[in-house]
Order: sequence, then structure tokens, then C-alpha cells
Amino acid sequence: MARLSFRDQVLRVREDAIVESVNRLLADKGFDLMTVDEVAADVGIAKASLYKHFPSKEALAAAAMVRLLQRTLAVIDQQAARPEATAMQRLVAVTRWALELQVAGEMPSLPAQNSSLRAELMAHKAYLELLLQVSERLGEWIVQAQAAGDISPALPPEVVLYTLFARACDPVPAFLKASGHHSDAQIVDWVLSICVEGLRHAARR
Amino acid sequence: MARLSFRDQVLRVREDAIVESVNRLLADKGFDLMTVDEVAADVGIAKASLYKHFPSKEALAAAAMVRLLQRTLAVIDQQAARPEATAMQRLVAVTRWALELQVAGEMPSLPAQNSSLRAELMAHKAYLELLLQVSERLGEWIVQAQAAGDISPALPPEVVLYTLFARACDPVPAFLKASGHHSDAQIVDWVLSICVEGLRHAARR
DNA sequence: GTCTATAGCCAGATAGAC
DNA sequence: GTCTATCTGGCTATAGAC
Repeated sequence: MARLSFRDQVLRVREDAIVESVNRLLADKGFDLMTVDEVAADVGIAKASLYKHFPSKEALAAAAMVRLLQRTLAVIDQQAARPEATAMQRLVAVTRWALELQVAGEMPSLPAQNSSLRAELMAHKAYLELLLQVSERLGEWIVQAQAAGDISPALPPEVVLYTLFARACDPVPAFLKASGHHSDAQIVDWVLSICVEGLRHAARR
Repeated sequence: MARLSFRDQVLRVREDAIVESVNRLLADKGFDLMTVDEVAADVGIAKASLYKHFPSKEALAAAAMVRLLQRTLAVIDQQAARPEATAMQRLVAVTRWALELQVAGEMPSLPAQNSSLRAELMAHKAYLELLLQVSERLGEWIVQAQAAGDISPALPPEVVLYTLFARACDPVPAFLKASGHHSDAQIVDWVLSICVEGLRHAARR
């Protein structure tokens, strides 16, 4: 990794601050309700300055998703470094991390249906590359967990992968949290248990 | 039920057509991307005429949700009329119906985060009444299924209810459908099986 | 690169004739 | 109640001075 000049370091720090604001606002309000004015106000710079760093609102969201995938890969690396853990335990740990992020209100969420956003994401090389990496890393563990009998072999790995991904935008934690009867940890445990046991015992029917 | 005058019948038919268009557009594009202009064009009337029937875009969405809940109650009634079925079989049948509706692209979906929409829904008496009815009807079966050992007694009924509700907006079917490798029926079976077995075997942890 | 000010656009809602 | 035409506000994005 090349040494960065002082100017570039300042730039980097500012952009990190921007992306973190975007991440929080995406988690809080979602893409459509998040306005660029809000982002600028939250970072503490003028809107025109934001557009010097990122060319569009969609690019802002893409940057937040790249950040999320990078953090996900870091968690995956961390799990890969546990020699005593089974593939299933690693999958569960990563999923638990995602659920905890969501319950803490730090999981950015994008609408599945906004076409301009989808188009920009599908053209974003770094995003696609990271998404592929995450999928492949998890995919290996899924196959291993199926061989070990921890995940039903009746399920295509693809189905398992999507089911795990979907925990990141599962509405159940938010509803349970809103009802106010349970602790965050308890909510995460329930949702995780339902997911894990579902994958374990699912059949072709 | 009072006999309707001819005028009122015409009104009713037109409003049904409107709500059906809204339902389809909500399923297709979601609330934020659906425009009132599109609804008017789809129905074949002017936008101003739409506003004579429904006072706001949010009211249109609320009407579509009321229609959905009414259809849900009809399915619940249908299951209640099967004396040979267990509570669990009834719950599974209702959930399967919802998943099939979603895979067919006829399940209207609302963003969880749009606050003006949430405010209007929470003020909509018919909607809340129906939602309560559906929850209570399903809640009874959930308790019975837990007593029969078909659903883990470690789960609060509330958690089970939300987990079933969430199948209506589960992103997994859409992803699997987009991948193009599987039939609709197969997709529904997998998602349903993961859900049902998860509820059956979930533990407190 | 940062700012103020504004252009341009789109979508929800309304006026008013018929 | 239906239409055409218009208003209004808010949002993305940019111009241009410093």
C-alpha cells in the first residue's frame, strides 16, 4: 500500500466521516428518505462540497455499502482465524454480528426496488468484487456445514446464502424491539435460533 | 348489509379498480416509486378524479393494505373450516398462501420507514381493526401449535407471529426467482420449510 | 475545495370549468 | 365526478465567487 501524502490523508479522513454519516442515515431512514442536505448537515459541510467527493446520491449509498462489505470481510477473516471453530459456528458468528449491527441501528438498508440505485450498484466494481468475495467465503463454509450435517443437504447452497444475507434486513428484530418487551440480546438469540434451526432441519418437501 | 343504490355500486366498482391497480403497483415498485400519475393512468382516469376518491397517496396505500388483510381473513376463515386440520397445518397453509402471493408478484409491500405512511396507517381504523383480527386469529393457532409440540414453547407467541408475518416481505423468494434456477413452487417450499422447521426447533439458547 | 445561491425537475395536491 | 391546467414544495445537482 502506497504511502499517502498529507493532503490525501485529510481527504481520506473527511470521506470516511461522510461515509459514516451516510451509513447512519441509511440505517435510520433508508435511501429514499435520506436527503443529501441532511448528509451535508450531519457531516458539517456544504452540499456542494459533498458533490466534490461523490458524484451522486447513489454513489454515497454505494460507498456505505462498500464500507459494510469491508467490515463483513473483516469479521469473516476473524472467524477464519479460529482453528477450533466448525464451519457452522463461523457462519453463525457472522450472522450474529450482522443481527447485532441491525439491532443497534447501524445496518444500512437499501430499497430492493429503486432502479437508479440498482443500476449504479451493478456498475460499481469495488462493490461487486466485495460482494462476490463475501459470497464465496460464506459459500465454502455452507458446503462444509452441509457435509458435517449442520445444514440440511436438501437445500442448494444458494438458498442458504440468501437466507443468511436476509437476516441483515429482517424486519422481525425491529418489530420486537418496538414492542419493548425484550432485550436486544434476547431478540438476536431468538431470530438467530429460528434461522439456524430452520436451515438445519429444512427438507425438500 | 344494506342494499346499494346503482350510483353507489358504480362508485364501488370504480374504487375496487383503483385499489387493485394500487395493489399491483405497490407489489411491483413499492410505495416510494409508485406515483399517483401512474395509478391514474393505470386505472384510466385523471389524477384529479383519483383525489375525489382518496384524499392522499397514503390513503391509497392504506386501502390496498385493507384489501390484503380482508383477503387474508378470508383465507383464515377457509382454514378454520377444515375440521381435520391441526393448528400448525392451518398456520402453514396461510403462510404458504402469502408466499405464493408474493412469488406471483401480487403482494403489496410498504417501506417500514416512511413516517407519513406509518402515521396514516396508525390512524386508519379499518386497517388497525383488521390487523388486530388477523393477529388474534393466528395467535390462537400459534398457542395451540405450541401446546401440540409443533412450535417450540421457548418462543413467545409474539415472536412466532412476527416471523410468520415477515414471510410476506421476505426478500429471499425474489432473489431466488431472479437467479432463475428454480420453479416458483420449489422456492415457496424451501422458504416455507426453513421457516416452519425453524419455529419447530428454535430454543432459548 | 469550500461556500452561497440557484437552476431544473418531479411528484403530490388543487382550482375551476363542465 | 370528471376533466385540463396549474400550483407548490422539496429534492438533486450545479454555477460561480472566493
